[in-house]
Amino acid sequence: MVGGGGSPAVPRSADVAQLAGVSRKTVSRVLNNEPYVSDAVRQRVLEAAEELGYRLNNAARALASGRTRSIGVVALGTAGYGTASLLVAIEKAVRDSGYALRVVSTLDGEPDDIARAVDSLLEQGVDGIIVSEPVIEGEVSVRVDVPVLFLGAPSAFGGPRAVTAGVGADLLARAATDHLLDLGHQTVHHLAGPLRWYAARDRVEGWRAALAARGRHQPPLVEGDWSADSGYLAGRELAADPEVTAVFVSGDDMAIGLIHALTEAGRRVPHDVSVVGFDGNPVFAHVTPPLTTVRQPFDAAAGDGLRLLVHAIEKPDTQMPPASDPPVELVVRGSTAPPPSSPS
Amino acid sequence: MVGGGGSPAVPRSADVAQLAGVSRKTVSRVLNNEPYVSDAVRQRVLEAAEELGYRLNNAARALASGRTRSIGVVALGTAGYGTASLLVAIEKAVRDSGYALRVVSTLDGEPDDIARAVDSLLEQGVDGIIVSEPVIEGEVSVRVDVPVLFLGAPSAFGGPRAVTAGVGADLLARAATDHLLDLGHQTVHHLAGPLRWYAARDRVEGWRAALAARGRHQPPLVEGDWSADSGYLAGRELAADPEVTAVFVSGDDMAIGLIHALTEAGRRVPHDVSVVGFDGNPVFAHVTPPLTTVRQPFDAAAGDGLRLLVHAIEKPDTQMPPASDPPVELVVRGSTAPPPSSPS
DNA sequence: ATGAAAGCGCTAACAG
DNA sequence: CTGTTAGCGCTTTCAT
Repeated sequence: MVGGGGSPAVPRSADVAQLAGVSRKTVSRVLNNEPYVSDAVRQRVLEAAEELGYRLNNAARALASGRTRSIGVVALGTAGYGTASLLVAIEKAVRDSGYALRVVSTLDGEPDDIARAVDSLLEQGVDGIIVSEPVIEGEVSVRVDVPVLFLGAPSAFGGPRAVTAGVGADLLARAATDHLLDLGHQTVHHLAGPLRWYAARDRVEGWRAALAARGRHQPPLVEGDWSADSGYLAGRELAADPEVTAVFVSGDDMAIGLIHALTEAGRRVPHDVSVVGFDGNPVFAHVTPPLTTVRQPFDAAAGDGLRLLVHAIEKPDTQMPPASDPPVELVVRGSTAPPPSSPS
Repeated sequence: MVGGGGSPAVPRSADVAQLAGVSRKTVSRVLNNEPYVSDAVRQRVLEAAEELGYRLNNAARALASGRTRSIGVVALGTAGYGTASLLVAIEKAVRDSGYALRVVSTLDGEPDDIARAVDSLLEQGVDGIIVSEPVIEGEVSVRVDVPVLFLGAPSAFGGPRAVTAGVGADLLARAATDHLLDLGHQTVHHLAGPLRWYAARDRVEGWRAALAARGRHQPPLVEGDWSADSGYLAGRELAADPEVTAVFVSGDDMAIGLIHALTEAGRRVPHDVSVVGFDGNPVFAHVTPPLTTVRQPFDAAAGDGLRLLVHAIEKPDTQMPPASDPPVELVVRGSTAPPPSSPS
């Protein structure tokens, strides 16, 4: 048989090496941006790769190096503005760090689901894992040998390779509550998310702290499920209580439902009752009344968290970089006002 | 030295084979659910794997088999309800098909961005690619050797391995427009999304078709950018035109902005002007007026598309399964009514 | 129904 | 600065 003539098979690094007149290892060095390669050779290799339309085979690379250069994220299988924004922010942060992203979502964020998801991620091969907004119950029991970042929750793994970052939800919740208090309200009610969620609990903490700091009465809290419908249901109850003049709601959608119920019951917002949401979905600037809310710093949280995670992956034995305080951004629109009968 | 004593390293398939008293190949057969393994052996292997906490190494598997068992998706780097819902639906469909998901997002869905994203997916190694809601301009120029599914758009690759599935946006748009026409409106205006998007164009088509079918006048269309703010801007223009009595809007958020502007200009919705949105975000059942909209069948679209893609991956040379017509679901709420001066 | 040998495409460790 | 050798952990032939 003459030569190896045939259809142009997918090029390998050996083909590039041959075309450039160097060894395979040198090709590898160039492609990995390693030092100790003369610029001339580097150039030549790059051109050869380009000419052949060469594409590195990541599976082979991963097998040989033991690193996949990818990060897995366990996300929630729901499409709310908050979770979606977080996922988008994570994707960007991961890509900016030079890693690829693998996603598994869980229906509900329960420990069992999370364990399954983490397991599947580990099997696929990831250098690090992000668990986004898990719920609170129980410990996750899987053997993990890579660093895990818990976004918006304390670590549930206990392992030494777990890191945490958050959106500073407690601070944000506190700012929201303070805003209402500053307006003159005697106290502030709270419509929380499902308390099995860390995210919901954090916000409860912030709300409590704001009230406690001024020695105010802490009304019993009401619990929703993040949906506007659940906000509406909660609103019907709250509307019946004349004591209620201000409500801090743990999510924009729930806040919209709540306002609906309040309005329907004849309690005007913000004239009779003030409402603050949580998330910062820009569409609610256009409803009546425009929703006052607090913007979640998704990008900052994802970016910070990822810095920590990448650090844990790449320099396991050195000091963690300090976490920066996430920015607190209160968006005051039209759903908040002083209480109806301000004693002046 | 006695034995190989040391720390319990990560178990490999050879360890499982040894513990089960079989060959590595048999372990492989069991793990891949291949036939020709006696139930007894199968059982023994499974137990051994369990006992050792064995986890398959996907990089090695991919390298040896040439298949990664993963699908890559090129998503939009925006967090709207629509795109986020689609991504969630895709994730579920992919997982249900037994594949893993790798995500790359593009800021804007431009062909260049898409090309870059596809390239990075190919480098990571994927068996198939989903391009979610791309924009319309230009062809994507990358050499792809795996099937590509265009979700909500005709193929931009031209290759024989490209498949398409959609949400049937034209049908949905037509249903929305028909609803308005049925109510008695002489014609229906349309606030479209950015026309560079296939999704926006499809809906324009549906709107046009509905109008044409009844021989109605086609007003000039207005273009937004999916945001509520852009809907608001468009609404200020439309409000000035007394001819406008019904508007079909290409997205719920824009519809909310539009209603805001209309209301502000003294044109009541739905009394003076009827508005239909697009997406089906449930939160807008709780605003005033509750938004009439058409629900996008994200799950059906993702499921159908994935069936096609998986078919193209696994049985390249056989007939494609037929695409089912996506369900049309009009959600009539309070933002639509008969025109103000119905000649009775 | 099971096993032995070979090799996927790359990087690691060591030479030079 | 560059090349050589070995081997990552699995699946693929092909035997048996």
